[in-house]
Formats: sequence, C-alpha cells, structure tokens
Amino acid sequence: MFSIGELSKRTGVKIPTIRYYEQMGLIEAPERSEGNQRRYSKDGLKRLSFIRHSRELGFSIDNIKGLLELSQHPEKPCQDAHNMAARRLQDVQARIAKLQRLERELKRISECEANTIADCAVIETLADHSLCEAEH
Amino acid sequence: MFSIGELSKRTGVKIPTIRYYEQMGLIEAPERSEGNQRRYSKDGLKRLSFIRHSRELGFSIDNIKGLLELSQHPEKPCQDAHNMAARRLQDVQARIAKLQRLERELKRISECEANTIADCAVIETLADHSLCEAEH
DNA sequence: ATAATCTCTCTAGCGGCTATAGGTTCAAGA
DNA sequence: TCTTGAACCTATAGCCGCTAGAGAGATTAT
Repeated sequence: MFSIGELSKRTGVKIPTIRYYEQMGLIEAPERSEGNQRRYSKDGLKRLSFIRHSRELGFSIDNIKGLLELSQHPEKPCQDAHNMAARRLQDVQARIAKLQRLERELKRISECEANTIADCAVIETLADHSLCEAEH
Repeated sequence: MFSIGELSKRTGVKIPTIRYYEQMGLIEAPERSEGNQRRYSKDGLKRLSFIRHSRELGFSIDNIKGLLELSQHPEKPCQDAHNMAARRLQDVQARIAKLQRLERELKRISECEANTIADCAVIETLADHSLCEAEH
C-alpha cells in the first residue's frame, strides 16, 4: 500500500496526472486511508506502468483504454492489439516523413549568411512559399 | 479588397483560424464593410501567407510574432531570425530522433505473430518496459 | 504539540485551433 | 425591387493531455 506520491515516484507519472487518469477512467479509484487519501496496491502500480509505457509510445488515452481492456482477457485473440500497434506505427512513420521534410527546409534556409533582414533567406522564404524546394 | 472567405481560399487558412489569428494579434484588424464584415487587402494576404508558411514549418504563434516584427524592419540585422530557425531545426531533429526510437520499438513489437493476448508481444511489452530494447 | 510535508478537491489555464448557436449582411436572380 | 441562400458576424464552449494554483485537511517526524 502506498500513497500517490510513492506511486508517482515509482512510475515517473506526476501526481496530478495520476488523478487525471483516474478521472478519465484509465485507472480505477483506489482504496482510501481513514483521512481520505489514496492508497495504491501493486496492481495499481502495474496498471499505471502499463499506461505510462503506452503513452510513451504515443497511444492516446482512448487507445490505452482499449489496450488495458484487452490485457485483462489473456485468452482472447490479439488481432485488435496488433491493429492498434500497426496504426500507431503508420502514424509515427508519417510524422517522421513530415518532420524530415521540415528538417530539409529549415536546414536550407538556415544556411543563409546575410546580415540584414532585407537579404535574409529565413524571412524571405517564410514570406514566399514558392521559394521552397519541395512541398511540406 | 476581399472577404474573409476569399482570403481563406487563397491562403488555405480556415476562416475561424483567421479570426483567431486576429484575436492573437498576429494580423491586425482589417477594414470593415458597411455591414461590419472584414475586408482584406493584398497586404493582409501577404501577411497571412507568411503566417501560414511559418506555422507549416512549426513555428509557434509567439515565434511568428517575432518573425513578423523582424520582417517589418528590413534594415535590421537578421541574427534573431537565424537563431529562431536554428532552434526550430534542433527541435525538429530531436523530435525525429524520438519518433525513430518509437518506430523501432513499434516495429519490433508489431512483428508478434501470437494469436492470443496471453502470448502477445504488444501487450506484454506495454506491461513491462524492461522488455524494450532501448530507452525512448 | 508542533512543524514540515503530503494530500485533498475544485477550478482554471496551456496551445492552436474547431464547432456550435443564433443572429446579420451580401450578391445574384426573378 | 424583392427574395433567397450563401456567406458572414459575435460569443462561447470544447478538443487533448496535462499542469498549476488556491485553500483546506492528513500524515509523519521530532
């Protein structure tokens, strides 16, 4: 049995965030001390770790609800979990591609060695999209 | 002189977003028609295009305020603009790196060919961070 | 007993929009 | 000129995933 502060330290999830997850229904309301403070068990710790790791991988709160649901039913098929991971992967790959286009663009305009705004490629490019080398 | 709808079409910025930018002080309040509707000039168009392009490159509203400020003073040195672009580039690169770590992780766990949750690498990995190959 | 530190609930704020409601204005056709 | 329908107006609330603050109560160590 540990306090919310303990749980926070052990999982790296901030206290208000834990309460927020409770509100969102990701973790169930834990037992309370006589003075109404939250008291968590090992199970609570496991569940929060699961959530934290899922968030790190970028799953949404809603996704995580589903994944937690699934994890409670070990006998069921795991197609759903695979689909979620696959969609997540696609999303991540799309974002990487987009950021790489930005990176190229930013690199290009950062090479400017002008001294005044009038000649500065940064400002000039921002003002005129047609100066970009590619779509982004 | 064109309406907000026209401006929206020409820049690809949605109407409520244009009004939002006005509220945020990114674009100045334009003239109005007799019936109180916004009427924009070519200047307004230029400015909004600048903003849109900057947003596409990921600059924050605050950054953009600064960049717009700079763009109004062609005679001034452009060190500030360079710094902003450089910081933005760093940020983008950091995000790419992070997403690439996620990508590797998601790929790895997506390779699971189990049929039930009990054996599923997706769920298992989420539940146990120590199964990850690297930090992320 | 007291002080220091947690913890409680409730509410509001962040960024960058987006959506909705309920009303007004504009432009084109009859 | 009148009518219709699209476009526009303001104001307010909601989205996500937290985070911060106020003001009060609980717990722990000395």
